[in-house]
Amino acid sequence: MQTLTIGQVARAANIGVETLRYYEREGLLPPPARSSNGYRRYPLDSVRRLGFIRHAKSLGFSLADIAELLNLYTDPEADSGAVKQLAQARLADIDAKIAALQQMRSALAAVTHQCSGDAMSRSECPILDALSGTDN
Amino acid sequence: MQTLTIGQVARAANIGVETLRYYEREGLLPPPARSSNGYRRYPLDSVRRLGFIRHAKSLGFSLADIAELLNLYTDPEADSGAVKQLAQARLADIDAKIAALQQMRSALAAVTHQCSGDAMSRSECPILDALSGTDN
DNA sequence: ATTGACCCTGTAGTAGACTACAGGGTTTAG
DNA sequence: CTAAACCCTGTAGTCTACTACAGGGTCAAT
Repeated sequence: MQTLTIGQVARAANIGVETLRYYEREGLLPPPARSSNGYRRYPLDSVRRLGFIRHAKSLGFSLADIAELLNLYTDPEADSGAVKQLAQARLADIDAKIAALQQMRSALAAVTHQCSGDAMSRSECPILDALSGTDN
Repeated sequence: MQTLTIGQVARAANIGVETLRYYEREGLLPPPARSSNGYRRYPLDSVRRLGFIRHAKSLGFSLADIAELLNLYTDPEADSGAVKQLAQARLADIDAKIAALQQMRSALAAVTHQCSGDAMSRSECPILDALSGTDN
């Protein structure tokens, strides 16, 4: 089975070598096999896993959240019921984020059109209105 | 004009007093007027502004991003053209975030349905597929 | 055989976003 | 009039997520 060194994975996933070792310590990457000289030998799909991590991070998930999400799908020990519950909680989080972003989006779009070049009335600020709603 | 003390604002916005002073140092809140004893006197709409900050933070925006967003609407010095450009860049960011969240959402939903209680094939993992796509 | 580009472990430093004192003044209820 | 509950400034500590050494071994090419 073909494997990659840490440097090859780092380049492929556009992530630093030190960050990879950090992710391993933090449980986001399973400890890879080692070759006789002690070098880490990563399976090819590590790059895909790192792609997921990078995307999820950019969406505001913490590394702890991401570890949990990844474990939903890779941990064969996980109880299906609990997995399903967790997945559904995450779904709700994601829906809330999408809704908030859409509110923000339409507020920004509105202002982009309103501020056509002349000073608009700052007192009626759509972005504050759009997102200062009741608690989340 | 009615004003609020820092403690009243903190309670209303569900944010710590120390955090409010921190936000002021970081430029997210304009320095409020002071009463004769040196206490900060916040205008009523500070609570709304803080609501916006809290929401934007939960969507993965950094404090620097949020300060910039707020200045789009409250800085009368801002050049309209630059404002519009910045707003449009932010719009694009937001659209990208929404799209990524929607991919993640459908992947999670798919798995929630697939994992109906029996062990599924881990090798065909929809969530990794959904989000390990090409770079952002 | 040695140089340069890798790899290893372990520890320390950084940036962002708080959070917690220390040390001191003010207001208000009893 | 004094104790609790506020407010002030300033500095230091915490947590997350890296990022950067130090000190040393490995490998491929010249």
